[in-house]
Amino acid sequence: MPKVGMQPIRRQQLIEATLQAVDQVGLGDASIALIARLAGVSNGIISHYFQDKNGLIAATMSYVMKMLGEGVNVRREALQEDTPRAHLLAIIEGNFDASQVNGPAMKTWLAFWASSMHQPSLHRLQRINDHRLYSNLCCQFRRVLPLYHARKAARGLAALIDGLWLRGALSGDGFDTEQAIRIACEYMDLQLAKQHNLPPQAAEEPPATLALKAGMRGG
Amino acid sequence: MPKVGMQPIRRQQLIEATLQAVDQVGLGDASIALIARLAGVSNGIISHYFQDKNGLIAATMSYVMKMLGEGVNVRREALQEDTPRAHLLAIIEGNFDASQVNGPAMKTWLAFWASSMHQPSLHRLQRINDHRLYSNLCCQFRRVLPLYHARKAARGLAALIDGLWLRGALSGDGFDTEQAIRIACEYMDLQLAKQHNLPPQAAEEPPATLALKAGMRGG
Amino acid sequence: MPKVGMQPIRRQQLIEATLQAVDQVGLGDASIALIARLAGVSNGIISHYFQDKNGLIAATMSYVMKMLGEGVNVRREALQEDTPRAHLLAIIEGNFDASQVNGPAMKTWLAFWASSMHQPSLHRLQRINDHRLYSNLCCQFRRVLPLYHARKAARGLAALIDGLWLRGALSGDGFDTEQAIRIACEYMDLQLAKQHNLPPQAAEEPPATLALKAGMRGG
Amino acid sequence: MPKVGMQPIRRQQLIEATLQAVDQVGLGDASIALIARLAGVSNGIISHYFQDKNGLIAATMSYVMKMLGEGVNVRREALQEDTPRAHLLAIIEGNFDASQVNGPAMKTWLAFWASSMHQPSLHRLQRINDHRLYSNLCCQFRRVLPLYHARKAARGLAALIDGLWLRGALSGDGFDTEQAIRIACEYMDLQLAKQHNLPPQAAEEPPATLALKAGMRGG
DNA sequence: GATGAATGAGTGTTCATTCAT
DNA sequence: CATGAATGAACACTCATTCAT
Repeated sequence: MPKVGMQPIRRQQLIEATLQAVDQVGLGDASIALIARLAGVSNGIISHYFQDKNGLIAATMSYVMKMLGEGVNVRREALQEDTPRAHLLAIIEGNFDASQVNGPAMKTWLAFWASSMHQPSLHRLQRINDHRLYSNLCCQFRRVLPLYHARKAARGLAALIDGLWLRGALSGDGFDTEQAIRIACEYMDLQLAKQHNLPPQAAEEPPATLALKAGMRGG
Repeated sequence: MPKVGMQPIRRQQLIEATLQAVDQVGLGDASIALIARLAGVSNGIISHYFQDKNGLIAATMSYVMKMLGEGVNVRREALQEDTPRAHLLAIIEGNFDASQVNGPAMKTWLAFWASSMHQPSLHRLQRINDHRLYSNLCCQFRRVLPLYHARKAARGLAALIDGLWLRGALSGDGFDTEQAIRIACEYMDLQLAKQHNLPPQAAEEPPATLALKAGMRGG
Repeated sequence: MPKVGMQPIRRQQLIEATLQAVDQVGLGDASIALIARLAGVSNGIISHYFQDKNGLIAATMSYVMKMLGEGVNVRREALQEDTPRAHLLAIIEGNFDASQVNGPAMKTWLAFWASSMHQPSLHRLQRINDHRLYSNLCCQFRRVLPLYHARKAARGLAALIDGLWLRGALSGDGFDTEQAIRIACEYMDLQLAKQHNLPPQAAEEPPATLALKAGMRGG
Repeated sequence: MPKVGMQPIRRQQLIEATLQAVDQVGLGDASIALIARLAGVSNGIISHYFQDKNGLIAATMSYVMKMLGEGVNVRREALQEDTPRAHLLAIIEGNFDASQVNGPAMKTWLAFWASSMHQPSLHRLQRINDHRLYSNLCCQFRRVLPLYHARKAARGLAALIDGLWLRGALSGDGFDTEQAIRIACEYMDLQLAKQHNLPPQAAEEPPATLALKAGMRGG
């Protein structure tokens, strides 16, 4: 039993116990005592490696987000072709990776979202993650669509991915990953198809009235 | 101070205080004492009108869901024309009604979803609500699309609506209702447009392989 | 068992239990649980009547200070003659009243002083009390002595009273009240005797150099 | 980094860190972890040099008391004349030495007194210190006063010194050392002046009745 | 000699719930 | 109907101490 250099081991151990606890009883009832018991360590060790319970939860959230990012990146780096469609598909599939559609992850995400409405530190994490998805999508759409349409397509696809994930998570049945991916892909293809339909002169700018309204919120 | 017929008044008073408390501190920290204080009544009275805290929360959730249903129904009943598009638009707009995009409602929905993963009674409420949106959308799509495509369109639009709402709620900035509606409408129109593109003979059935897979999860 | 109007009864009950607990184990080890047990009530009741442990302790300190004030005032109101010496004697005797030289009071005072160095609310209480003794003494000396000498006499007698009390409390043996009073009285009489010895012209002002230095600290 | 002969260095390092911790947060909140951090060493080392926390605290108290003793002795050894008044003055000034009127020392003394009421080992230390002051004073007064009066003078001056120190420490403002010394000196001189006023035959014995009472408590 | 990982009992506090009034 | 007094278990967190390295 090593007595030095335990920090990374214990941290991971405790993060996984937290996911397990959230899966079993929810974030609200995931007490320090339960998490410690699941990790097979004493209560006090948590404040030794994380400042307090919030620290542990934030670390757990960061870990789940890191898993999501990796699920996407692994797929993108393995791509044979560098087309926007291939990248978008990788992003979609990464969002429905096995690491994201299991019980602990789904319950943790939902609890995270609810908590982020009241905890500034979690809210910041959440915004970074939200923006990452949008930004990745927008970047790929931008390669074939004018800015305004790329933004709208990215916003729509990000929302569709999150919505499909949300409804899948809440359904309580097994998550039908394939169906979700199929619906998201269809949306992606419908948006990509616009590159052939848009009139060249209107391509860079939205219709005036819409542009104004959208512009008010930075659209 | 009337001593009879107080029940509906007090119940509504307490439900609104609960929404206020959740808005202020989150569901986890919305204690009986805080809710009672916000409602201007004593602690003990809550168990008099609701069995316990869970009863109050379930009633609050039902109330928010009822508001959502009314937001949709009012719009549908006011329709001038009975086209599927008009109904779908009413459903979309109802989901972004003012009653659903304010702080208390958004925070309550998020907390509701997180809790529903662990509380069977809330999970039941949640499934009914989810199914209602899907069912309403599917019913309208079905008037112009074959069953398989109607289902997919309904699933997609339901997810898109929820996803747009979710991302709007989590953003922390003001909710850009118009943009959300615009994106959802575009999706609706793209789906409705299929009625002219589908080959007549394939209309009622999806390709065999997909049908099988989808059917396995009750598609 | 009355269920309303318990506040003053419970508060007094808890204050006395606090004194008892401090007497038994010291302020540092006087836990909420011990105090509640000594009072014969539940742990939770303390936060119902006092905001928290600090609230209870502050209330206890106020109570001990009030007792001291009353011990002095009762004696002063019972005086047959209105001479400065009679008042000063009453103040001295009041400070060695039975309510101040018992175990619980002595231990509470000592703990109070130590805590007041780090808790602003207790420090404020402490300063009020300290100033009251000085002020009462100074007021009486002032009737027969010029200002400067009255102030010095008051400062000296206040310190002597506190010092006699302190050394008595710390001795661990029984408190020799009579001896303490005798020593304080002698000091009082030596100071009062100055009224016949002071040269008339120097009476109102101290020697210049001393006045300057003393004045720098508000002397 | 030497590995031998560290004991006195480490002990002094830890004692000074303890004084610093007590100054910052009070004895009650001066945890081992804080003291170790202030000393720049690890938690575990404290039990290596002191048996436990009590050992460290007792050593710290002894150190402060030693400083007081040295503050007095240095002054007495530097005296030009061997008169009682010179010695008494040195004792008074030593008690208001810079080593005794700074924040760490004042807070430590107050905490020490409070703790000594409940910890026999500290109580013993405290009694030794108290007796030393009395004994030193009494010894000098005895050179010019009969026993009974010397004792009373010593008791009074000891109490006045402690009381002046106490009120200065508690005031929270800067400690007006000069004023305290002036008041104590005046008392000393008033007592010394008795050597010329006492009737020779009554010099060695107090009045009978008082002697009896005082004797009962070891007067 | 020195570290810091690990423990687990103990702390103040919160809270849903009950119930006499 | 309505109050608020009272409970006691549960909570996050602290901390002195131990001990393998």
